[in-house]
Amino acid sequence: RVIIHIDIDCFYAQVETILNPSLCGKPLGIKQKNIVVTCNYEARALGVEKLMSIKTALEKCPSLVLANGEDLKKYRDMSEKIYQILQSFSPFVEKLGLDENFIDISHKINKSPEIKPEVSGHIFEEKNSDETCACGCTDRLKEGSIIAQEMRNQLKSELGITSCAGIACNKLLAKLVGATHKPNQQTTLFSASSLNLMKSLKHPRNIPGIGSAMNRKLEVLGIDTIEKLQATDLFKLIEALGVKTANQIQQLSFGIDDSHVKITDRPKSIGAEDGFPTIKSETEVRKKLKCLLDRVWELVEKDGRRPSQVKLTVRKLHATNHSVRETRQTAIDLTTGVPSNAPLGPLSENQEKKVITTLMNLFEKVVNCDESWQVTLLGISF
DNA sequence: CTGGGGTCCT
DNA sequence: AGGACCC
Repeated sequence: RVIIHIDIDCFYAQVETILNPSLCGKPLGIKQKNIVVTCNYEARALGVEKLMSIKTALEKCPSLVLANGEDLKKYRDMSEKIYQILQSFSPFVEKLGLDENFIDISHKINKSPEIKPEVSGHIFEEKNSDETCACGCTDRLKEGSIIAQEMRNQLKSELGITSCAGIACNKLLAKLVGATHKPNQQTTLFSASSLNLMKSLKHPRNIPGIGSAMNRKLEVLGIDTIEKLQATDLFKLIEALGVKTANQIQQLSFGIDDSHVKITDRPKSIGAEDGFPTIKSETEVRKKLKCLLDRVWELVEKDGRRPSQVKLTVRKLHATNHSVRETRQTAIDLTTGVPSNAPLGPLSENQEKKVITTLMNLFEKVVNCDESWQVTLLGISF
């Protein structure tokens, strides 16, 4: 296969700069509540990092300009435009978050090219890449790099967006190799260098698919390098992680990933949430939920499907000083009084009342009404 | 007060 | 319903 991974450079910051060009060249951070969730390269050069607190960021970089990124609408809109452009190259596009996409272009690769393609962009380990693989993948990946370049050129010319691309024979390797030259560059991995790319990650946590929980389990086993993960006896790994996960992550450690590019169709859930210092009364909860419902219903309406389930998320300030999230979900019927095929419109007053009532019932399952409680986040999802 | 979203598996 | 993972 030939898989391209496209990753937009500091996505939120680019969107903000496109919407407000006067930000261009200034150190820019995108703020959500108390956090700088991402920032542009000017800010990074001055010491600002992703997920840093606003306080620390401003200490490091007093000239930092902040844009509020709590409402994701602008980013969703740009993400959709990016997706549409990529789809014009191949139907096999999988979105990961708002700013990453995998594209499978295997079917677009010329089976017997008369002209040997050249590579566009970087090659991972250029020095020892002169071998051509007997299976023909080297030339296919070269062609892939040309297509990736065309994708990135189009994102730049039509949207003004710069991006990075990785080109490789599977999703794992495409994503990893694309991150080796940033920003606004692309890198191709020829398969002979796969193991070297994996080893260059150093730590198992750097493999997508190995998160913090699995990383802790691996550390208990004394596995703290990619090479140890590769060399660990599979039965030992199965004991700790179960057969499926053990096999999967050991394969990943060798750069093997058979997962396919899963076409992203309409979302399975649509939600909105909001965090805040603290809420202690049901009146305040009801008010917050109404506000959230307005926000989420905008998205539901645009989607067009009538929700059949609603989920409430609550983050409580626990006695132990650290917060806990709980969810409650139930069926909801929003068809009464309207033909079930009628297009979804704005929430009627009856519907709003019904949803809020349902959510408050769910809320009472989460909080113990007798005891005092503090809620620091509410979320609604359909 | 470590965002505001999502997906899939158990 | 929760927990893992991703951004």
